[in-house]
Amino acid sequence: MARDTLSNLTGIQERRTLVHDVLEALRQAIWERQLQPGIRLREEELAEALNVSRGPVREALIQLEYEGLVIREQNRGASVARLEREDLDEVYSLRMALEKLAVQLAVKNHNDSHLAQMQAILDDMRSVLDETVTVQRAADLDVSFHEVLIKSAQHKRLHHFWSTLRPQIYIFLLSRNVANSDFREYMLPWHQDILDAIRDRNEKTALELIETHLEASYTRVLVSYEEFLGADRS
Amino acid sequence: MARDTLSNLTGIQERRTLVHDVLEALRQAIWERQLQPGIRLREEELAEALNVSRGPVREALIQLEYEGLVIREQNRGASVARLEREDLDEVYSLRMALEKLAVQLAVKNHNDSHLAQMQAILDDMRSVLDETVTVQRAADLDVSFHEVLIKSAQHKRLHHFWSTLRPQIYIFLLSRNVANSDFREYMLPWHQDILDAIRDRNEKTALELIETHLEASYTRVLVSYEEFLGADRS
DNA sequence: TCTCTCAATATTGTATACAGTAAACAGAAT
DNA sequence: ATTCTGTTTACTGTATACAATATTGAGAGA
Repeated sequence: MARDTLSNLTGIQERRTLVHDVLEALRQAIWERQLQPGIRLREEELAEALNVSRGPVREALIQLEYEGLVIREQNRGASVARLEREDLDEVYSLRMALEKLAVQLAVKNHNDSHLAQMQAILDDMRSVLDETVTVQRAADLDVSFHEVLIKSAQHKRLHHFWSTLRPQIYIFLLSRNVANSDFREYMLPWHQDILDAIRDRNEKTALELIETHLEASYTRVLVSYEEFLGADRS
Repeated sequence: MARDTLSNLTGIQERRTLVHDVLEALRQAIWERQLQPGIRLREEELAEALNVSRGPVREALIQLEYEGLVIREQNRGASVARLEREDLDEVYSLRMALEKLAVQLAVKNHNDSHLAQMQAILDDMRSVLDETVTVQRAADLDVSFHEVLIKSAQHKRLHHFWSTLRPQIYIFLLSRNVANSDFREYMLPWHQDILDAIRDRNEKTALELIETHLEASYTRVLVSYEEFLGADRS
């Protein structure tokens, strides 16, 4: 497939490979449940559908396996992962361990740019919470705040690990009911408090806050995701 | 390359792909410093040397990038990672976060098989410490104990993350001076104490022990690895 | 009717061939 | 000498073709 050379005129945008494109397409399709859990992902079929060869598709599937969105079996191919309740538990317990470390480091290592980025996201949350919010938008904002938080720890491997978890976190967040009033009520202040504690370099408070926040988040998501799984089976 | 069908007669061994073989060969070569940090890893060159095609080599390089042993750059190929002091810090801080979680879960989720496996490794340590121990042997025993510890947490994603870190941990452990008397003195009791605390389901003690153990391990490795890096530059 | 064997088929694993990119170099212009 | 520019070259990115494997289903035998 020829790369679109004209697109480079429009901006500074990084030159990307087909693997990136395939990855985005597949993640999106899985998030939107066009590709449902359990469905087989035949390399050739995907390659045809996306107008690329099997190579890039294969590499994308390998990456998606790392991200937990796809299961691959020897000589048997790939399929969309079924994320059960235990998977939610695993993702959240790992997330907790990683973000606790992140917060500890962020308190020491953050710079002004990080603080500004986090504040900008909080402002977006504020401006958006008055109107109707889609789950996607809410999940985007939520995830991006935590992404910057992780980055501000300045720990390459930590960031890499967390990024691997991110697509699954996103899936779980998409099951939330954003119309729920206490979601709208807590979303902003929780994150604001965490940011403040980091800005103030108050490690103890920041740690307590991230712990409370993630535990609460887990509890909420658990309810909505189990509902979601139940509805799915009917 | 034709698969060696005879090898399947010898045992129950899992049918493996070429990617596995390439991975093992490359990891080994990096551990043994036949492939030194910074050296370029050309896909075709490796393919020829290992008698396979570029495909499996390419997939192995992707995996090795995940494991932190290799750096890959767009259109510029792969090279053996240079692990500096900061990388040691990152690996150990992440390791600490993961193993603390592992210990907490292991206390609750371990079964008799895990305990037996860990005890067996400790027995190996005991029998070996009297004689002369190679660094490799010491690192193998050390890593395998922690591997079983992680497994006994019964947390798939945690195990997967830790496994990703393992090859790097191994590299750092290979720099230790095993002739050092306090290494020989502490190696066994540390691990024995941790195992005992897990067997007794004493979470608090187990947590304190793993923390102390990993911190001490970090301090030792830091000294030997910096020495090692220094000698390397001269 | 059930189970077993064996071929047919579908799909991944692997190899090879081609296209595109970026570093390296040579020669021209200043 | 030095910087610029075009060309070469060496490699990765991508496509296609072939080999090996696992599943499926049909037919034979019990």
